Amino acid sequence: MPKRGYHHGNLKQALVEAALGLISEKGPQGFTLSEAAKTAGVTPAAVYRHFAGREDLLAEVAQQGYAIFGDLMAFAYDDGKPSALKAFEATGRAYLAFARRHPGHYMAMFEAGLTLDAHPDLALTAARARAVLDRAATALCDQMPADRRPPATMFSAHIWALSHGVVELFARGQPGARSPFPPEDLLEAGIGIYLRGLGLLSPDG
Amino acid sequence: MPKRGYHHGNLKQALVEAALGLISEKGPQGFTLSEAAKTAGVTPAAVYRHFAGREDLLAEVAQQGYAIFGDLMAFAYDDGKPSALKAFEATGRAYLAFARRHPGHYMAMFEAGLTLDAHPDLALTAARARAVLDRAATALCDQMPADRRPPATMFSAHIWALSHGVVELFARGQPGARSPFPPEDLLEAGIGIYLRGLGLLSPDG
DNA sequence: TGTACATCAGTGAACGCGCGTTCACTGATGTAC
DNA sequence: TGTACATCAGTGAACGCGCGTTCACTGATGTAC
Repeated sequence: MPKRGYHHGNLKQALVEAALGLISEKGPQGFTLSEAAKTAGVTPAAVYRHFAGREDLLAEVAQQGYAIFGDLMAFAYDDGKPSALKAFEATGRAYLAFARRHPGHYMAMFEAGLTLDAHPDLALTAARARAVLDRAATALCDQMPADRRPPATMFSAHIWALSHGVVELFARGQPGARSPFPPEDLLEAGIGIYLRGLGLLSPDG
Repeated sequence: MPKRGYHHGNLKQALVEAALGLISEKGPQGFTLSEAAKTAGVTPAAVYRHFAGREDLLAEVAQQGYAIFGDLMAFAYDDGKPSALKAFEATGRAYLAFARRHPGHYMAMFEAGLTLDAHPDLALTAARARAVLDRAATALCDQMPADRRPPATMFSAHIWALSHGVVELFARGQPGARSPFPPEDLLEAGIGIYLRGLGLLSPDG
């Protein structure tokens, strides 16, 4: 336990974590600066020692999310080992795992409506995370005959969109809109069919 | 122009349309009952003559959205003409067209966090719209050899997730996160690759 | 056609609330000597 | 080691605001006779 008292010790990170909890409970729009402060055991005004305001705190949450996300994807990709294909499939699974384990981060990143233009640091971290996906897609593209190879960025955009769609529509606790399949299976099957369509998996695979 | 005066004439629909505009401008969370009332030229209290409250108005917007959505999809599907495959692809395009042309409806339906359980009428209309997609998927599945046929609901879930992902990630005016491809092309190419993976398109198609 | 009346859609004022943000302040902490 | 002092993280009160919702009301509309 960090030292306590008049000075908090690590209020900045405590606020980020309070925000994470609130966002995952009530969504990025339901999160309020005042409640995050209260959760961290501090006056709302104290927040302004560490952040420019509500949106700045939200952007910090998103940025930390992109950092974790990028690391997770890079770890899953593992420099293309044991094969470009296996490594690619691993990143797909990592995407969903991230959304599941870090719902607050995920919502701040994709559902808070933050404009990347207004937060250069955030934009940088986000770009770095996306680069991992692009690298994985490029490595796979290189294995395809040049004449029927889609652009790698389109490739990764498809996988990203499919993953994001599965998360938003089927991996949330939305009562009344339950998925007939576990999201993990749904995504894995979808990626499998897609890769088969690109000739990267045998028709029987 | 409908008659004006002390009695509005068609306030209920006017409020829905005001809400639509506000939602597409500021998102489903930025929409307020008071502003919708003001936009419709009416006191906030007047809203309660037609809706139980803020959420009820939002649910009405979503329900009208699902109704339009269902009709649009059914029209695009056109009872499977000229072929199950062509009709299926048409519904994919219709999905994106709906999101583009009816952003307020789309956001109310998918981004407002309404629980279908709490709004039975909404749940019914939503189910009817989804049934169109399921029907299109089932018709396509019937053309596949039984031993490698995925469940039709998984099939439609994949297409729905891909479409939704493309809309959310690439078809919004999110500055700084622009798509390298037109969303329509991205979705059409993605669906093409997916159908090829199912053996429903020739490898050269 | 004219009058009396019931209906009910919208008014306008008021409410309590929580929000983000500001400000002068206080007092714990860490450093210089 | 002890003292004086600068720093600055957090306090607490206050602000103006717009929100959703309520209430008694008013007066335009439509119907019965």
